Amino acid sequence: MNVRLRLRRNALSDPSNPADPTDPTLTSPGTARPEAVALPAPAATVTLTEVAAAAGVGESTASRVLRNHGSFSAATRERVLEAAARLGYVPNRIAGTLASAGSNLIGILIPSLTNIVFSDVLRGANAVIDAAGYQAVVGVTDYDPRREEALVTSMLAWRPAAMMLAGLEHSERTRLLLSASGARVAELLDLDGPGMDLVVGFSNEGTGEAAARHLLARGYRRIGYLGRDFARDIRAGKRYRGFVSTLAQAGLSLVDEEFLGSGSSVGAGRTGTQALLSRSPAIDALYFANDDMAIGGYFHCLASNIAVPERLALFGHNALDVGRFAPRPLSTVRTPRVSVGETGARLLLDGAPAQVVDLGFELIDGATS
Amino acid sequence: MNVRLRLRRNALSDPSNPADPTDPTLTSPGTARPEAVALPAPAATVTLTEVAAAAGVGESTASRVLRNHGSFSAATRERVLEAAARLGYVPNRIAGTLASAGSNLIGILIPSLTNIVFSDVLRGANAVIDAAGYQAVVGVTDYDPRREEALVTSMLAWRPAAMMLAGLEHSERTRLLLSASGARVAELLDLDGPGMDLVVGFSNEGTGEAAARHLLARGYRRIGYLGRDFARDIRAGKRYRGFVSTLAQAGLSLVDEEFLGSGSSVGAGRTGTQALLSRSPAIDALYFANDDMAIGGYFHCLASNIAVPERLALFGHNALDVGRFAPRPLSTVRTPRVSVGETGARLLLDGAPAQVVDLGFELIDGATS
DNA sequence: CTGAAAGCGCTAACAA
DNA sequence: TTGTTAGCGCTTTCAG
Repeated sequence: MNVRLRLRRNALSDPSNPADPTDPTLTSPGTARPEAVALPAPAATVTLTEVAAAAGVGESTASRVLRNHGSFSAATRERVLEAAARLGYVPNRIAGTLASAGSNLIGILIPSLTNIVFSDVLRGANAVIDAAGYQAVVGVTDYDPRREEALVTSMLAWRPAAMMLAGLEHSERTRLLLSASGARVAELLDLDGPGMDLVVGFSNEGTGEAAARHLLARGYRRIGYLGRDFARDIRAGKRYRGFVSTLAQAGLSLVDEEFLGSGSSVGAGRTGTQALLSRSPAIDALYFANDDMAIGGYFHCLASNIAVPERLALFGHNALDVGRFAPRPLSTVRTPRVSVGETGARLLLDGAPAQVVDLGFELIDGATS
Repeated sequence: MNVRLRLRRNALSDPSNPADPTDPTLTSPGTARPEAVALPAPAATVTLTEVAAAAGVGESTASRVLRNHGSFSAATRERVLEAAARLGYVPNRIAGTLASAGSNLIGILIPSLTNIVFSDVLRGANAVIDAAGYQAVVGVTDYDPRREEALVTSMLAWRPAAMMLAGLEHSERTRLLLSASGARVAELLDLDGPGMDLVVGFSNEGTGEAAARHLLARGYRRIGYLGRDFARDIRAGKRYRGFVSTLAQAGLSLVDEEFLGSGSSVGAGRTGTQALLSRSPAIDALYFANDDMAIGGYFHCLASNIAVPERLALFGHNALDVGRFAPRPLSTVRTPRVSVGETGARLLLDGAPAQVVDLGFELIDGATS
């Protein structure tokens, strides 16, 4: 069954999808606009001047009432509020911001929306930002420093109150733009390196070390790694480094490793595990770049009747729900993703001094190791 | 192991986290700002006037060059561009927008960031929006119409070029604000009801009907349902309606059903399946509100040695990767989430006439039914 | 091809 | 407590 692109040309002429006939937007189809930066001029909007006139007061008085700032009599207040409501006044923050300096916009740049890590961070940050009356402007960099730079440029054009970025690695120009803008900056999710201003996260190297220590303590000695290209995910590379260096301290090195390209993480985990196992059957434990891949590996084991962890131990990263509720809870590391977003946003809004905040992590001793 | 809240007070005094000593933002700690709407005034920024002066041309000429609009000599162009680069000029879009009317902001309101459905839509929309030189301002409504209304209000204050909302259900005032604003509106992910302007999605009732037809065709007759509160997820309710009405047409009704509260979807799926099965052991197939829950149910079956689909068939919704790569691929419905975001954004930017676009869905005949 | 001048809608002194 | 007056930084006529 495949019901694709059944496109009804106009809602108005389609009785099966009754549209509200009183809605003016439906009656004005608009024309094609190939050039992007020229959308319809908004319908004539009510301005503060009109509200003031309708209320019979001066502009500044109306402004004061509407912002509840400064002084005015109860009577004026009443009249202004009534007029604003009656006219359907929606303040123009663009004008407001220009006049007063300082927007309520906060720029957030994340590498990806596919990866739950970043949507969690975004969720945490947005909750705080929103509660404080600010608004999040989000950009997705696709793990590309040049896209990050471009997004920083265009966001800075909106004079955001602050900026939040993922990680500590940025182009020189990005750093320059940011520091020249005077906006506060929070760098999230990584502690392993120098930051610009606020740094909130946990040590990725640390999580790798912890994972290695855990597997070593459990007696595993023939360990493999399954991950992705580190150029794309720098923090996974830091975890790998921590993991490998801890193995080295125990006089060990990875038995085998596999780096897969793009595509589904779960799928990559499944096929990668199969590949590793057939290439290096002696492997007794696998460290994955993240839980998605680890779950894929777990699925391979289930499908191929490989005993976990007796024959093969699995260790992930992130503590996703799907691993937590698997028949055998996945051994992994819980990272404080939502708190990272929340804390970063809060410190920014509180005007906290430049500092590094380590939110730590927690090793989850599941049933797959 | 639990490494929590190790908070280093100041990056500058912490040798273990070497900060860039040349970065000025690090040397000015800033002071506490309890009142949110008063972040630091941005550092003195270069204005167009200064660029023009430095280049020895008039403001309007500089403006024309910088926007590459209107006419100017190659020589002037050179001088202006050089001056802008030298001074590190970052155009102020707030002023630009105020002067010219029409921002490049597009407001996107989604119910949740936890649910991959909405991050997929956001991802699709953002890709198009971004490529066209616009910027996404996102808000999360938490499935609450009043929060949606509040967010619409504050977004409209930024005079967005367009707005994108999830679903067709909105408060009367939300509708009013939107249509009064003159901004184009796209409602996403649902077709089952009247829309305001652009409507892009698929029929949720249709997916429910398809799921029911599929299970009936497979011979299942004792069917149960596992989901969440419909007040929260209206579209899940529509799927349920489609499902149940199709069963009714076959003279059947649900054997049992369970509605779980909040918390992990996978976890809810697992415990809910267990509950349903012990309460109504005769159930031979389970329809889930989404794949996360279905995977939870599948995990329960794996853990309890319940043969899938021989003893119990499972049917989900959304076609997530995790179901696709499970030992037995999950039977589900693939929804065009990313396309919904992309298409909505593109139609908005193209100034397409008000219409309903049905992107359809695809039933995935997996191995769990 | 270029510059002067008039706002965009609002806020912020400053008087009254 | 209220109104008047300058701008915020930019775009946009409209002359030159």
